[in-house]
Amino acid sequence: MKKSLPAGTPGDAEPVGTGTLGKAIAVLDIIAASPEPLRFTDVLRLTEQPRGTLHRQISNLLEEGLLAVNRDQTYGLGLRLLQFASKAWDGNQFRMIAEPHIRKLHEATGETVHLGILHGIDVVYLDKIESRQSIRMVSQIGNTAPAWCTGVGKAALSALLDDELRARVATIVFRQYTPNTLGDAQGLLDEIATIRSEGNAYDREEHETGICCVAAPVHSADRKLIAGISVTGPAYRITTDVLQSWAGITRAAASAIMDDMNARMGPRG
Amino acid sequence: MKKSLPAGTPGDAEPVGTGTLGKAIAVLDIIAASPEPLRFTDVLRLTEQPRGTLHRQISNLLEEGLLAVNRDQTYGLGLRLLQFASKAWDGNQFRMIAEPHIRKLHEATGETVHLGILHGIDVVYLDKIESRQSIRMVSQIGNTAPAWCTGVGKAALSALLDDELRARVATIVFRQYTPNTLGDAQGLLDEIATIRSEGNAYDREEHETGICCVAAPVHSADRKLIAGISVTGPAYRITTDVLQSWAGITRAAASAIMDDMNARMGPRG
DNA sequence: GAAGGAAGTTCCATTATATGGAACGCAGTT
DNA sequence: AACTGCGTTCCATATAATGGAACTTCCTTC
Repeated sequence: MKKSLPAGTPGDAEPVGTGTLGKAIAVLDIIAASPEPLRFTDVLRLTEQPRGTLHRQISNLLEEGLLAVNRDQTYGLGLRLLQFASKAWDGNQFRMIAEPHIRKLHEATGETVHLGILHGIDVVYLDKIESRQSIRMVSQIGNTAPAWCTGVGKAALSALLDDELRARVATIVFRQYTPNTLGDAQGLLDEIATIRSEGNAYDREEHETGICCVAAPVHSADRKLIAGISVTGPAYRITTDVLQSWAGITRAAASAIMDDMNARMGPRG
Repeated sequence: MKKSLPAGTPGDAEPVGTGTLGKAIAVLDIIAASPEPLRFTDVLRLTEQPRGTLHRQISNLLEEGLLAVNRDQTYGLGLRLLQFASKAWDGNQFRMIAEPHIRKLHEATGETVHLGILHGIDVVYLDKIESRQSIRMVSQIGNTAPAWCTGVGKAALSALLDDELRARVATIVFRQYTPNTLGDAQGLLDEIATIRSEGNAYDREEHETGICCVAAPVHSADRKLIAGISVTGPAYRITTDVLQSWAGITRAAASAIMDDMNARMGPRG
């Protein structure tokens, strides 16, 4: 039993940012989360911190380029974040290992393929391959979606050990995105049982109407990294049968990724 | 020993990260800058901080998801950075205003169009439109390049007021990327004078052999935002004549962006 | 298989840093 | 002119970061 640094496994909700850094990031979060630009006072209301404190925090964030001033009084996320993200993506070993496999999967199906990592109860999209590349790439990669109503997310959840799974599912606040969205924890757990036995997860227009997909779980040997891949298409064109016909190659691609991980990242990985 | 400097006074170079946040970001920077994964001790050597201190800093960064552990002992940038970047891009007002214009420019020329912002003496690419979208998008957006040997960068520099320009140019460490790369400050200042009078900057294989472009400066009315746009193509196909034939529409697109900024961001912008 | 060393982790008194209440400056409003 | 809302600055105090040293593993060497 070696104690280690708190791994990036956020299953428990942090009270708010702990420590100076945490508080700073909390401010970033608030600004990131807002659909429209916030002025100083808006942020102040949302943080409930003393004015002086917030002002200095924002000052620091500005100095570091993590935050930027749009016009006088409104804040947006800074360029520095783009730079970091660019490098984060470039240097991501997992993504690099997975890429050839999801590319092959795309070539086999002709449809959009996603690679997503489980982060708490959300899925963060790490890569995406589609034919008609219509620019929106950046806004898609790094995007977050609820794990329990997406194919990649449900596949990933199914790779968790039971204790961990239950703990995380318990924190989900269910919400109806479409008529097909799963409504409660039991429904989700049942479906995950099915996914475990079949090896594939499906999204049947549960997150977005008209969009469905077939997915398969990917995880490292030690299950510190939990992810999933999926083949997505429009429901009018991709019938359930077609989706099921891709289940095998999707699982195969997932397996191939895991094999590569074990080979290239060391047996412990 | 360490004296805290009056914060909020732009112009003085930071010794290294100031304040807790700055130090944390400095660690992120070190990890981001490294071409290959670093272990704890590697970072320790690069920061020259006490082990205990660094350990806690990394600890905090991990907790916030800004850093991730690849395998035992090696660190990489965390997923959270991708999430933030995704939102930074989505919410960037400037990018949104510029997008339709650079898209039109792309349609008119059929070549790759870039939008970049000047950040110190670097250009950060904020958008890119190309026909044959070959996936690498994320790694391009957020990318940084030296301003003095790229079209967008030189165009942007030309929009600086003289004092500011000279100050920034003085900090450049010139380096030969290709046989055509400008070699010193005077050469750069001379070229910028030309750019100012003509309204266009050119990159004649100065950063990468075989790649050339024509660019034009973009800036807000108060010059707090300095940027540039460019049309780029392979030298074997895009001759100097062709490039020059695009100078006009490139300038026009830049103007249109500036007009839009003034209209949509308020006259003060 | 014991000794030595290197890498990572924890502890805690000291010190530097962040905090936040209050006061100030500056708009636009009444 | 007085008022109100917003952003900024100041500074004594509280808090969190610091860093030296001790402590674990784990790996290498003899």
